[in-house]
Amino acid sequence: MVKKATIADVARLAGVSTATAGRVLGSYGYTKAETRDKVMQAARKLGYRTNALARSLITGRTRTIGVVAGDIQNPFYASILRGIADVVERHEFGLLIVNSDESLEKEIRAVNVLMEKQVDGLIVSPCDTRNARHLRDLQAFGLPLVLLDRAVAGLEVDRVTIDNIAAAGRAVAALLAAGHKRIGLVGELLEEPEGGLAGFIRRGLAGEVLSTDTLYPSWQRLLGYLQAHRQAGLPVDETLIRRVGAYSAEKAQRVAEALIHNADRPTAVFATDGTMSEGVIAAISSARLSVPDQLSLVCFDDLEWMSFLPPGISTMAQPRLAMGEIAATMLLERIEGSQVPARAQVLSAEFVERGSITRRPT
Amino acid sequence: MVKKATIADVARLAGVSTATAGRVLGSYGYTKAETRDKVMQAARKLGYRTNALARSLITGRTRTIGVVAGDIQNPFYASILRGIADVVERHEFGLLIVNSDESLEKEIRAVNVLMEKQVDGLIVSPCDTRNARHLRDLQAFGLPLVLLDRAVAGLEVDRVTIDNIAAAGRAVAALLAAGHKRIGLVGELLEEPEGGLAGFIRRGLAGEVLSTDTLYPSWQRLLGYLQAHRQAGLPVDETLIRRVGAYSAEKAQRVAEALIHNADRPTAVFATDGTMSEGVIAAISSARLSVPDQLSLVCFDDLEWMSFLPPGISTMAQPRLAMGEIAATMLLERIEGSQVPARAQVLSAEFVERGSITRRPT
DNA sequence: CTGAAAGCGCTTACAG
DNA sequence: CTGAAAGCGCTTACAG
Repeated sequence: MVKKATIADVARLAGVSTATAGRVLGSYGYTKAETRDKVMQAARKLGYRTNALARSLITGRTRTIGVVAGDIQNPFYASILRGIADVVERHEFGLLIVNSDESLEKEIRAVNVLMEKQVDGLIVSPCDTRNARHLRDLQAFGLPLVLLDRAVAGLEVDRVTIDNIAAAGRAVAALLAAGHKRIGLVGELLEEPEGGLAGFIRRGLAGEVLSTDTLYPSWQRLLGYLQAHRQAGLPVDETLIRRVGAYSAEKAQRVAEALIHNADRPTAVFATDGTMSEGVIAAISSARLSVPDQLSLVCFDDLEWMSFLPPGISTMAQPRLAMGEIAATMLLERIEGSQVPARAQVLSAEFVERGSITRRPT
Repeated sequence: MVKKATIADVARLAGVSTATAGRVLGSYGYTKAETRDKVMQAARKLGYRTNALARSLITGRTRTIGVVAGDIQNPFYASILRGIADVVERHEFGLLIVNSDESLEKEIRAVNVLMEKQVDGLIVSPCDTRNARHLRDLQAFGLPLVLLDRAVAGLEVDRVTIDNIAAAGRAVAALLAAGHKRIGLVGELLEEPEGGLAGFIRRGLAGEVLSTDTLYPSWQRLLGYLQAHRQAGLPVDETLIRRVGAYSAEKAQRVAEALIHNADRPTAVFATDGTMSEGVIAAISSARLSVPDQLSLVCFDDLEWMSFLPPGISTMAQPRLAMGEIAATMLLERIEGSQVPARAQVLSAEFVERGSITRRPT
């Protein structure tokens, strides 16, 4: 175990002051080339390495950002994180990652820990779009924050989200255009809005859902489903809309099974995210239904298997990497001092048409 | 933008010394209940938050560990990272994550950055099992290190790996037992050993491959493939062994296509990891081959789709979460001061039999 | 271009 | 149980 060399050690060996050694080793201020050489040589001899902690304590910046994601194991977050990491690494920043498991309590704790570690900024996919005092405090505190995938009511900070309503609308419209009239929906649909699911459906069809901006993504996608029906002039059968209530493929599978084992099952299903899609496809597989002959399917988010699972699953692909890259870029800009008003980057999902929709005889 | 309150501010408001305030706020040393109350109240009023940087500078510990993984977006690493995060969060440690993309240069840079940030320990999946001076230095430096998935020649530190040779042997033996005699292998096989692929196959069959411990996982799995053939008394057709040379599903797909488009294609294929499996299944899908009727398949690593892709893909499941949990636990033990000799945790993969192997007429 | 001194926000002996 | 003082390893005015 070697004792770590400090700037003082290097300075002593090089025969200069710690201030000068610091200037050379930290590449700031002015130094004579000759001095630089002396110091660098001493540093090399001692195996000197910067202690970023001490530097950060003075400069007030750690060159580290924190990310609070739902679950790094989920491909959705994994890709976003990769996008974030790419940008962050390019700027020589560190990346501190914590899982929230969509629990408000964990999220609060995560934000606290990250603040204590003095991150220069935070990217959070908030698990509660209303109760977010810890995030509002951040803003008051002056710590840059970027919201990911979800917005928070009344919190005006940078964010990057997907145009969920429009995207889901297009996905469902594709089904409608193929003649489907009974389209099932399997959605996570956490965070029940006032009036419950039934109330939401009623208001959604009546065009009475306000502040759609701060709705949870799966609720926004349900809204897209409803709007697509309304635009097609088709009624919505509430019993076809199934709520899983958790980010769990297993639970989604059970919900999907109940939906498709039904005698008068829908002719098509819309799964509102990658996890739901896994559950739905598992249900389809265990029921030995053939897609699209016996059941058409449209998913949301493009997972690897969707391309090679015959007949190819049509889906709304979210630009996950870009979401992460943009969030990180925005955050870095704030850290560099940008004062522009809060930006809302709404990215479009792209419909990837493969083979999981069949035309229904009308 | 609120000015951050420091211990000095709290001490002043509470009318005590900074030492006392520090004792209360940092929960160390002795303090009177009454004093505690005064200090806590002052802290609350000022919105005091600990500056972990300052504390770490003194204590010499950051309660943060660093992980260098190949690619956090890859399900293999994503799950391992989740396992690590679970343990680490439970112990109230932070987690700094960097991607190496299996590039030695990036790995070295990552380790450097993490050291400068003064992590208490590192978990690395080394991308080079020989050139690893940066890792040997770590050891000399006294910084706890746990190796993940791969060992490094001559580096005696804790590590957690999979029994790749045995596991691959069992996977291939299952194919052999079903009467297959022409089994293709699609492997990543980076880091060519001396004598190249052909030389390795020859030595592997002759039982002359030494230091199998520090072989790259895909080479170990190839060795398992060879040993299974030897034990079955069957010759190996070298042309059936295909090297991708990169962790890329796209490249694996092209390699697999070349293998199975062949007129006298193998009757079964063994894919040596999750990424290779994706490439192989994509090739099978685009060639419209039916599994297992036209081609049997065994994979390595159990990805979500393998369970619901008909007919269900048989595979060697690696305990990814456990790998991460164990690695983190080992590291935390070292950080707590454990001095036991370096431990090599070799975990078993479990054969998950589904429907992708069919019996060949003998 | 360089050095002496102060200080970032904590914790740690040491004395009382 | 508490306080005064020193110090962790750097950077930052300030003087020269």
